[in-house]
Amino acid sequence: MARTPFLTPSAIAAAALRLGDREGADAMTMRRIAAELGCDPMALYRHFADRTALLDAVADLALATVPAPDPQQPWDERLRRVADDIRSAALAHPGIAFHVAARPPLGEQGQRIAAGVFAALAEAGLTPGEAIRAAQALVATIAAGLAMAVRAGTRDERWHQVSDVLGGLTSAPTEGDLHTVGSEEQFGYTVRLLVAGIMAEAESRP
Amino acid sequence: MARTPFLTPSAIAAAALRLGDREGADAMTMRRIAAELGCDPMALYRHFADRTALLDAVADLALATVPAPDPQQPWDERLRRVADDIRSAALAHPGIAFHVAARPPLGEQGQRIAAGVFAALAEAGLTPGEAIRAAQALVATIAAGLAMAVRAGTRDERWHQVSDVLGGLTSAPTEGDLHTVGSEEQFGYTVRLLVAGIMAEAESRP
DNA sequence: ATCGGTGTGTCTACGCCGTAGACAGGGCGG
DNA sequence: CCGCCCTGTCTACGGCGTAGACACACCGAT
Repeated sequence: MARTPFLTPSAIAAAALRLGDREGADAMTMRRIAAELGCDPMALYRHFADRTALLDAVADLALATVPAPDPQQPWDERLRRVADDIRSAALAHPGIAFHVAARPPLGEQGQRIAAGVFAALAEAGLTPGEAIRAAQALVATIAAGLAMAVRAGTRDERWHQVSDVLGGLTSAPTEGDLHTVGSEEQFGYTVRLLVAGIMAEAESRP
Repeated sequence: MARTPFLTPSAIAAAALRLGDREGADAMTMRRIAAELGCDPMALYRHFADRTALLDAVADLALATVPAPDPQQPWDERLRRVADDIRSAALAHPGIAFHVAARPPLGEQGQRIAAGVFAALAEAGLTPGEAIRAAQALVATIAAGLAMAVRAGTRDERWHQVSDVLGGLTSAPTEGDLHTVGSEEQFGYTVRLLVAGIMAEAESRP
């Protein structure tokens, strides 16, 4: 039809994000995304190699609101902060959060964030090799927390049973100790454990 | 046809596991699993509510080889050990490893393992509430490590780029510092960080 | 002014998928 | 011996990702 393109990668990603926000992750099919844009499904393939590549772009778009870390903050605070920010950004778009958790952060935003994490770890005194490992550990933790939050947030009641099963192992669990699977608090606890481990590693040497 | 069932949940799970081992995760469709058993796809629905329930059973089956922790070992060694064992068991069946990583460990084997982890954390001196959180943190970490290993292990070369991107942030990374995404070593490092964090938490109080 | 190439969106079609619902036939309790 | 119910089968539906051929509009070179 037209030579002047009315479809662009970013317009497609934005439409897909909108659709996912409105109707959930399952709605983000090539056909429905195309319908959202009022075009043919196959038109999307002119701009993305396949569905996965399209979702990668959507995931990166969702990370655009993650702020740059404040260099004034101490490195450990920055790490905890960026973990929270990534989590918040992803959960603000539940439709794509699972994909954010499942794919490597290779987009523009992902690299920007990775650089900030790496800088904080370097400041902590880790060697480059250690920093790479620690950064991956953080990414893995954030991804896992996201995946759990997304799944527990949807109607997957099996995840709620985890609390019950774990609670069954202890004698007198308080109500507040349970039903924390995928919660903000559980996530924060895990990140704190990890940062404490990083701190221990950093302090174990001059 | 027959009243005496020649299909049982465990036989189905075993066949599906075999198929997944041989032909990969994508091969574990209802139709292909049924073909592996020589029966109709719909027959599987007499024994499992849906495909997810079937895969849950396969995942639990894959965890059957995880040994019970040795009570002689100190608690921190036990934690590291069980994390390694879960990882090994899951990666021995790459076809289902992703599903192991993505679903809560609610099966027979999962509960058995969770009990061992919980006991170790209690021995560390954590309160039940802390132990629940720490156990979930460990599960999340194992799951994330598995997911990365599975994805990096298949032909998803984007994951290899992660090393390059992270490596690009440091000045002089040695060869050994890179290409560790999803690796055994990266996983061990993450678990050690986490256990160090747990240890710090346990020691911060009497 | 024209004309061919190229970039862009469309159409049709293929082979999968999960699974709903009706059907069939053998085993066991009465 | 009857009848129920359990197990496995069959057919069919709506959806999916995407390959490949096609149509058209724009652009640069002529």
